[in-house]
Amino acid sequence: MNNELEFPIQMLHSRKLKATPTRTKLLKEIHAYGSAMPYSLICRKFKNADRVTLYRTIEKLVEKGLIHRAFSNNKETYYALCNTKCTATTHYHNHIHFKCTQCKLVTCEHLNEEVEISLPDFVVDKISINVVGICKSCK
Amino acid sequence: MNNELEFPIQMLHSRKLKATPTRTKLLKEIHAYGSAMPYSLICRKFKNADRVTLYRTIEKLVEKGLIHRAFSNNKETYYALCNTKCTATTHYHNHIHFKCTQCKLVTCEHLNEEVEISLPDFVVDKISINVVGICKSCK
DNA sequence: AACTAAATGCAACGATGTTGCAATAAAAAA
DNA sequence: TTTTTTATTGCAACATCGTTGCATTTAGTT
Ligand SMILES: [Mn+2]
Ligand SMILES: [Mn+2]
Ligand SMILES: [Zn+2]
Ligand SMILES: [Zn+2]
Repeated sequence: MNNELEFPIQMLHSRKLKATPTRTKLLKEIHAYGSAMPYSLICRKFKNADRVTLYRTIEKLVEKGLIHRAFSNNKETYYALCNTKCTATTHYHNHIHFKCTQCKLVTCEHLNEEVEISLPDFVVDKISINVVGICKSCK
Repeated sequence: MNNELEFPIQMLHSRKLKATPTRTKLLKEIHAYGSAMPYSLICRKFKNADRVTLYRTIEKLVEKGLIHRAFSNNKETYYALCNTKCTATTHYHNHIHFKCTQCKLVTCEHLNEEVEISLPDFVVDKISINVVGICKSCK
């Protein structure tokens, strides 16, 4: 495992991004949070930083495959760390996003089997699955 | 089938909603559009109406099970008519939302089989599936 | 035609998205 | 280490959307 203080810097450099304070802090905060982090909470953690900088930071890290939008209703967007399979050119997510109605947490849940969507005569490029229910811990 | 001019009024009355011009027009426009209608296009069709009225109209029709949010990325939300199974108390959607990268249309696609999501120890209440790809017509 | 409950229009505020540009800081080169 | 290069930041400014309160208007009812 990487040193707690070093891993964000390494992640950023691996995508040819400068390891600026806002970027490293964002990666650390999401990692520390444990599940997908709601945008409003991210904002609270970055009260001091400029709103535009945060906006561009998120955009850039999504673009480079370091974080992804884990869930997005009309109220709030959640962000989670990408797995190591994601690259600067392609996100690779074969997991679903689960929102628990009890603890309100959004988590990335990896399935054992691939989900099959049979849509004859359609070309399927990306599938995104959101599930709402009660999580393992809250049940 | 209902008379083209009458069906929105009947739909509204069936949910104990007043058949106001904005409401009937919204239902007609979405119906005429054929696929899920992007919010920006809805706005263009309602240039004259007040923004707040449109907001409350959409909210109310969603709440009463006459329309539903068919797709929602961070850029745009799409609205589609509900099927007849939806009631004033519960939406019942066992279909997926397909966004075509060619024609950009968002459609509600009904599947033959139910989609199975195996999440041991989780309670699954709602499943929402969004697929991006190329639609039947564009292929 | 009159009544009543509901819907609308307007004002107003907050959150978020988005761009341009000058100042600044990180990484690379010397 | 110092300099240079290039990417990032902060700020201003504008747009869109969500949301509420309240007075006015209107749809459906009597
Ligand atoms: Mn995820
Ligand atoms: Mn639909
Ligand atoms: Zn939970
Ligand atoms: Zn198409």
